[in-house]
Amino acid sequence: MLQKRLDYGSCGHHIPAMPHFPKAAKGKRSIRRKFEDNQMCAIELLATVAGKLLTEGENSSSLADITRSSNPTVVKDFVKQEQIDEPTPIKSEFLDQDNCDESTLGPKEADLPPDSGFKKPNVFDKESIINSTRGEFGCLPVSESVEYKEDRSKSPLQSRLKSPKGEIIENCPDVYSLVDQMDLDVKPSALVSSGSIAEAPLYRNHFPSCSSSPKCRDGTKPIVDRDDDENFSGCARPSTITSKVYRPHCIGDRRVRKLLAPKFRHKGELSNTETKPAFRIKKMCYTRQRTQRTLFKRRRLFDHCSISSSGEEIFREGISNSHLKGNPKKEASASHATSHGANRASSSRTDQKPSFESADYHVKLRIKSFRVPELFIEIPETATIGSLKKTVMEAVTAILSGGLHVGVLLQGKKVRDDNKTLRQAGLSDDDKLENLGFTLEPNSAQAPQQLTVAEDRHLLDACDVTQPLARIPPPDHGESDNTLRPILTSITNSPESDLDSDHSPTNNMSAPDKITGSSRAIVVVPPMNVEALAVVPLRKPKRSELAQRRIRRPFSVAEVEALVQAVEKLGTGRWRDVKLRAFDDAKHRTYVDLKDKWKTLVHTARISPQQRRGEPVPQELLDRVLSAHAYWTQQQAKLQPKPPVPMAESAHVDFPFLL
DNA sequence: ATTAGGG
DNA sequence: CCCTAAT
Repeated sequence: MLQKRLDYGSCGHHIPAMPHFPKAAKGKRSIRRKFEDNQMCAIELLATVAGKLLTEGENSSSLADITRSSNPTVVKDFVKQEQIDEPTPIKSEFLDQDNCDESTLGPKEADLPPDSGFKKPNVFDKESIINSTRGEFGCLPVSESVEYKEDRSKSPLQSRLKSPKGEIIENCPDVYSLVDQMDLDVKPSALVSSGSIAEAPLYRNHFPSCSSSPKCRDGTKPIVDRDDDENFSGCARPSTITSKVYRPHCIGDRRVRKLLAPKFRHKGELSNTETKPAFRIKKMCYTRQRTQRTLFKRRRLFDHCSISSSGEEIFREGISNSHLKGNPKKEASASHATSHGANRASSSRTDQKPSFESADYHVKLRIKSFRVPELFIEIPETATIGSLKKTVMEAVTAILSGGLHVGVLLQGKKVRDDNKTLRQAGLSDDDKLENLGFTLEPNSAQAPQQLTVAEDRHLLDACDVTQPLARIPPPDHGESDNTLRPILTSITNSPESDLDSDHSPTNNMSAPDKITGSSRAIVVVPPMNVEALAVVPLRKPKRSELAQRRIRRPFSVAEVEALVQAVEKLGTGRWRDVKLRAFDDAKHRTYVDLKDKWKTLVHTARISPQQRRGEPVPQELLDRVLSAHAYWTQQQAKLQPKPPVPMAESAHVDFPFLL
């Protein structure tokens, strides 16, 4: 706790002007002795590095390189050794313990030259821990402050930190090991071809800015500057040296985060996870399998992301989620369509009733969107949005390029039997269709990069599906006659089972063109602009892209009658109930529709007959509409205001229909 | 998922 | 009918 406070404080500017590095950890040394051999190696390397650093001065890149090249193995070994020598129970709490650093780090530090910025490793470990615990990304300085205090020696705080016994110390090794793991984990990220992220996971992370920003790359930019960036203006930098030290902290943080990150990851929610090529890196972005309802929402998420640089919390939240998720742009207009499980791309549904026995009854499906399989993306906080986009794009491309499967989900469950007919699968049932979903699944085995960019683009577009017509032929499935393909095509042609024969014009246009020779081509979309390529487009999609407008289905007099009757009984605030009561069997009438219809009925009743259009509604019904409307409006009014209208008055109201 | 309203 | 904000 103290440390945390310190950290915060430091962020706030408490950092002491004069940092002392060295001696902090003396106490621990005794423990460490055992390892000296190993340590020495490590230390030597460290010393070397330190020396280099000093020599090289500010150039951060050099540091990075050095670290990368020489230390890794040594460090790891060291860690291992430590573990072996001091096997101890791992405390889950280690994260909270600041002490760890000292114990582990202490010895090293002692050996090292005071100012070499070496302490860092230790420090950063600690820090990382702390930060991770806290979930603070931004505040590097914090950790520093802590250190200073310790170093400064002798602050009360210090004593506390050190006071801890073996436990803490023991924990340290664990931390290291974790770090190593992290590193290992990170490597997979290599899958992502992007130069910045994949390559040197571990060390890279240390200098995120380098990877992400060109400036750093050339080394022009002094470390200090970077620190500033990372630290924010608020954090005070004691000295140049100090600034150097910061770096490590950063690193530490990152690592820790990496370690922690997995906890928050969703496991196995989707098929994706199984096959998943997971990409993890720094700040985490992970995709959640949730279907975004609208673009706007997606956009919102995206914003979060950008903002989120600071915390675990965020990533946990899935800030990043939005990135990947963003794909499915097209949302169904139907309110119910989107709600299904995470995985499925989107549900498709049919408005018409299957009830018809017409010889060729076809199941009509509409795929509103496909979502890209879950991805894990890690990227430095300092990365630009542009690089984020690029990274995500690469990740997506990597997956897509491996080839895709289309999965069919029914009621959230995968339907594996490709030979089943729709009827057998229960897909001829309207209700079931509501729960039908498709997924795009990566072929994990495949080598990435098969597809050209253009192809990928198509895939992405498919996700976005701007065109109403988009149809997705199932690639892998050897479908039998009845299967999806026919169905999909049939969508356009099939006769309306329901009342309306009219298809929206858009529907008719759909199709065929899109399905080109390659089974893989999902959707043909007009050439995309650069923006479109971004996984998460910021632009507002045009309406056409969102969804098809439902076909117009004027209410018949009978329907109006039923509606009026129901409203008379239930009132105007219970459209769900009205729907259930009077339109339960009318799939195309949602409670929102009923509510809207009531609204228009009231309006219609109030205007002159000459102004009315469409099939005339009997005046009798319109009268009932007015009276019911008046009645229920009043009822509502009574309930609303606390002391609004005296009961006496309300009592006078008539209840024509109720009586 | 519903409800309530504006478009 | 659509789209949203609030529940």
